[in-house]
Amino acid sequence: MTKHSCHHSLSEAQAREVLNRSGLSRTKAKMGILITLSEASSPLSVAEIHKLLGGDASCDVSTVFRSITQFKEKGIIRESNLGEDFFRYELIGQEDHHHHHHVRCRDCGVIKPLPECDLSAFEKAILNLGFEKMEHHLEFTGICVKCLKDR
Amino acid sequence: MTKHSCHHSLSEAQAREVLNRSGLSRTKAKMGILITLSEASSPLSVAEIHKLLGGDASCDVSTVFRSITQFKEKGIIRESNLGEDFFRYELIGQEDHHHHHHVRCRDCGVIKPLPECDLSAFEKAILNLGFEKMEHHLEFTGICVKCLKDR
DNA sequence: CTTTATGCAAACGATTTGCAATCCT
DNA sequence: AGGATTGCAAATCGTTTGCATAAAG
Repeated sequence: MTKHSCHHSLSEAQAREVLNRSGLSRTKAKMGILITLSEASSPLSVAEIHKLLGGDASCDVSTVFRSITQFKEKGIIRESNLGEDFFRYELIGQEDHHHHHHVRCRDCGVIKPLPECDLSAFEKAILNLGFEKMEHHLEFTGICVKCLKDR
Repeated sequence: MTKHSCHHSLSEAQAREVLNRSGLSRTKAKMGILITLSEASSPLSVAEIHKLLGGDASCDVSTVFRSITQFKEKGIIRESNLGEDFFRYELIGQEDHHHHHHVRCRDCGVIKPLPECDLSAFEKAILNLGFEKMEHHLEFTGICVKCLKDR
């Protein structure tokens, strides 16, 4: 029983439910973005989301940005920086409320999820510095097996 | 004996030496940037470096970018992303060849260095995924004591 | 009907690049 | 001299914003 990245594509009804629960308006764009994110196997950039939004749900990039902003505020998605000059976003499923991070291949760009993190040592050190409401971003890059062969 | 952030301002001679050792040309801009970085107590953005370069060493922003690119290639500086939409750079002193990371206040922007990291668990997990030549970026943000009071 | 969202285009900030002039070795 | 470096301006790229129109509740 593989426990890998168990992302569940959202149905229309589920997407609607997510929006209701967060008090967000149900628009084609938001529905489309949520579903697109739910179907992705790794975090997507705004540009990618925009490109993936087909037909009815297609909208302007600015709308994607605005929607993403709202999703972030509501805690529906998680933002991560994988050493690129833009951010990537992924849905936060109800079962994985825990932080997690990624490895990204610096050659081909594949992105793999990593297991939950334990950074208690750091967090303790930071509390000692007097900081609160901590957040962290931990991202790895490397060269994946496939790209290692091509060298 | 405090062992905190012991950054040593580089003298002209030392800066020149750094450039020689890396096979980089000794120009006013590069000298200035190196010295500016050596005098900073936390990582600087390109814009900040540019602003700090006074008088003789002042140059175009594009030159700062080009120099930074070379410094990165030579491993003279370390790049980090602290949740901002640009990168920050700091000199890698000969005594601190080890990785380290930062906490940044999301309100006022203060940046504090953190002690060296032990991420062996993650690194092991990543090796199991078949990745090599790993690099990682771990950055924290929080609200510092000072800003916590202002709320 | 009143609020919120959207498209479009313009504005922005960070970074890159082409090219002719200039500095370095 | 001859290649590397710079300034300057234009070009990109990601992201944001103003505004008039359209959709949501």
